[in-house]
Amino acid sequence: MKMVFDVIEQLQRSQSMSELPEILKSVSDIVEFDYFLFGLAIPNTITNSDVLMFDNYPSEWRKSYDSEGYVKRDPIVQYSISSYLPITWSQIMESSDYKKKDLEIMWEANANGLKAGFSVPIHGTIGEFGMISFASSIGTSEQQMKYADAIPVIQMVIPALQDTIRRLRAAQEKEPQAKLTKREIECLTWATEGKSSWEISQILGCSERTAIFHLTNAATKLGATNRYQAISKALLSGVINPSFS
Amino acid sequence: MKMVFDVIEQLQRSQSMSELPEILKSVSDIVEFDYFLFGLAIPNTITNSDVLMFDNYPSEWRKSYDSEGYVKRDPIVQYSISSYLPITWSQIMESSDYKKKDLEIMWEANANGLKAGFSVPIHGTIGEFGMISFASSIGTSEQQMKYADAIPVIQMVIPALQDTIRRLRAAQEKEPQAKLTKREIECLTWATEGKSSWEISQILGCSERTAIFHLTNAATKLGATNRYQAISKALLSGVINPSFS
DNA sequence: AAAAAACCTGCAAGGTTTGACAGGTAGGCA
DNA sequence: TGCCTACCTGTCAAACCTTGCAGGTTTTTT
Repeated sequence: MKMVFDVIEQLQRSQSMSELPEILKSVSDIVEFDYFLFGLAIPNTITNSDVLMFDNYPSEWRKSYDSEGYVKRDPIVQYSISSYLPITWSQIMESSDYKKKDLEIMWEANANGLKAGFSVPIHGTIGEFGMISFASSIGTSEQQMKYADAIPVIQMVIPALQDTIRRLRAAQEKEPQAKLTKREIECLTWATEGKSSWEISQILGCSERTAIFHLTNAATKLGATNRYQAISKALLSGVINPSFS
Repeated sequence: MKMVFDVIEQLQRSQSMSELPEILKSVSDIVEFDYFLFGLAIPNTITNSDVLMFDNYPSEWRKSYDSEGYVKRDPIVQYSISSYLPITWSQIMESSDYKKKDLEIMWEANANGLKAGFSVPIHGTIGEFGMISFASSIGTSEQQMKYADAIPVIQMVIPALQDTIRRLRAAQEKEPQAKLTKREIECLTWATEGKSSWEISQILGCSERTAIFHLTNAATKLGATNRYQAISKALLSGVINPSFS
């Protein structure tokens, strides 16, 4: 456990994303797996996510994975989208939740030297999601056993990773994030609930023109072309957020 | 660590949410803190979240907390919304990120018997968020030290908790979740990007009427009153999701 | 093979949003 | 006092969405 805290400290001191592969390598050393892959999708809009990916997988496998567009079918990705618990690759391969054709990706990975492996889903603020995987070039049951010891380590590292990425991204951001006024947020919130401009005006006690005014300003600030995009951008950027209410 | 796996197994075997308080109590026993509070907000829409809360806090404190609406100002909640790392309450109280008036909530908690405490943010799929806190009735430095040992345990338990809640909620659901067709999802995705019906028709290679048709069906299935609400419901329910793309 | 989904299209009336023009009030701050 | 920001309101035409109507084809499931 001691080593884990060292890794976390390293993460917190890091100044650039370029340090992450090395740090992740040391994590894989701690848990005694040869290979790691960390992938995180941070949505800007629904069709456009910033994707961070750090790995030391065999490069031929990564190449064919990317060129075949496996990420859209990869059972591990499908699992991670809606799950929270770590999972071993053998569990996934034995599952009937995935299409046979998609499971072939797992076999192909195996053939490319990624034998015993496991993955941990990652969920962050507002749709941010990804996973971290570790694999070994040997598939002995001895190696499989290392899974149980690895999980606590990984679960500790993940939040530190997420925090580091959040910090580094915030630092390199040019436009510090559109800041909406209280009124704009109110209007946007009700628009999100499907209220028309007139209905919003009644809720807020102002004229319909004023509601439209605020909504237009909000859309402009968010760089949206219309109210629909303003809503999705506001939701995905966390400008408006659901909470205890 | 052994005990943690017992707790996780208990969670996975649980049949009802009513078992959670007891399980959480045993977690607080493991980490040697007297009090626990687990809170999770699962958004249905932006203004309406299902809130799960399990705790064994002093009931007078919970009562005044609720009646004063502290949840909207609580620094711990504010911290958890946008953070990933566990934090001790003393760290929060020393921080200048929060309004003085809001920090008074922390002092009030202290006065109500919640001395040494810490919280861990929780983030789930699409806007789901919450935190888990542990506190002790004694505030000695000895108690404070237990924080470091507690974190690995809690970080292990959180995913199991989230998975359990997902499972139990899915089981008790009447309407199994609107299932949209491929075309409906495509139309909705582009609508989310601010495309008009006509633009969507060009992208999909169909008539404008058809795009409108799919979007209307999607809105109906999602129980939305118009396209705006359809978009936010689709986003918050995960019917359309950003991913590696 | 029949039934059920999913997919596709057209028209028209009526309500909503967008964008461009033009203007006013209240509060904080240098 | 002048400047800035947030807040507020109006009109009008064009573009867009919603909701009726009515009908057809293709694909999947039973």
